[in-house]
Amino acid sequence: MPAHQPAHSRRTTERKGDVRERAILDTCEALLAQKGYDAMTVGDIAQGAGITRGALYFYFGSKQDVITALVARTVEHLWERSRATAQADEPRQAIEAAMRRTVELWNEHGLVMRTAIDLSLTVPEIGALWNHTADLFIAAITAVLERAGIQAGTAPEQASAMAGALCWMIERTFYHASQESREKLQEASETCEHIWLTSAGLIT
Amino acid sequence: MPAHQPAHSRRTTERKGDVRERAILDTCEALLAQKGYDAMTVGDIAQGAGITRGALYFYFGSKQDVITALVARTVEHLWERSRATAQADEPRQAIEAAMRRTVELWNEHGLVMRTAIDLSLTVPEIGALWNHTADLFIAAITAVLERAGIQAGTAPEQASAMAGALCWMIERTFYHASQESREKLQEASETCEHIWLTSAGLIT
DNA sequence: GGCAAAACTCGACGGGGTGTAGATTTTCTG
DNA sequence: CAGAAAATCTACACCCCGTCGAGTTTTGCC
Repeated sequence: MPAHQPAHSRRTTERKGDVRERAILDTCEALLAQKGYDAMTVGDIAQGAGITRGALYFYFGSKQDVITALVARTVEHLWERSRATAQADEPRQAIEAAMRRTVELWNEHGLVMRTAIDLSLTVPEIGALWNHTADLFIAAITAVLERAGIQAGTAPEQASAMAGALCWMIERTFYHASQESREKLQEASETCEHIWLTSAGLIT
Repeated sequence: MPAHQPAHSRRTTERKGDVRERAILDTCEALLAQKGYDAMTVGDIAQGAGITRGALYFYFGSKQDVITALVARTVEHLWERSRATAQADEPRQAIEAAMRRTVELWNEHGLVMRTAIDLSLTVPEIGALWNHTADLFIAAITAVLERAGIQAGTAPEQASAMAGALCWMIERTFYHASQESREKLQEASETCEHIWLTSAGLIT
């Protein structure tokens, strides 16, 4: 990872390898959509990126490394987006904004997010990445619940545990919906929002 | 090697192969706990069952066939249990009973259920099996919600869609909790029950 | 420009796992 | 007991992964 240099360096610091690396990741994402992770072979990726298998192993140590890098790239995008979003004070607004943003994320990155979830078990690196992402969401949900008057704490009926359950609900519901269509995703969002609001005590 | 054969002329229907088949499935389940699906090889299963790889292919066409059969065996057990459970009329009781039963199921079959979920994408057969199971649960939850006064229908805030989201919440929350400990599972159950009750309008 | 080092590419190899084929032994059944 | 069916084994061909050493280009520096 390059240290931050003067933004507009004349120098073409865009190494050839950087282009290749991106090509590999892009190809990997495309193949993921076409045939899925298991069916996808290292030879396929290399071919799609216009290099040989041997060359690919110069950039990545294994097939898992490739998919992990792809997930990392996507997940960093999520974090960036989350950080950039202003947090509303009013719970109702915060919830609505969060759900809208989540729909966007799944619309844009659904494929890689689903893959990350699927591989969380078998590839520890990806598991860690995704867990961290989930923790960010759970923390955000917890904050909203507490601001809405739910008692803080980690007991089964307090904010923290409830936020966990709500987070998994959203993850899984979106996971399924994003396989279907954008319309389903929108409907799923509304359902989840409704349950979240109800759980926060904001709907009588 | 449990080689004692019933010399008494019970029915001849207990072919030697039936015993082997069970041994294979049992071994598969044991290895699943030890090393996980990916790391587990067909040779391992055969060895554990006391036969060679070649012999195993007499019973199952592939590694996927083995795991599918294991999931089918477990899932049928779930259906049986569900059918055998009397359904309470009173929503609060129905919810409590359902959650208690679910905890039992995950305590007993958590490993295979988690595997089924993980492989739902890559093994269509398993996906179908698990989807059907989920549909049973969703139907049950829908019924309870409607009896509790939630409007029937498939729109985002009506009983059917809410039941879906709640089912996925329970699935995912239990999935994670069952990896940890029985205590976590119990806590997860209480959290889910609370959200379910709230969503049903049974908690002010 | 020139030259060494780093970056990059390739083809070939070994190892491990899968699924199949054919021969062989065990177990029923009449 | 004989023949069919069930069950088992060994051997093989294939695919894919990851590594290696040997070449080729690009980059950094004088």
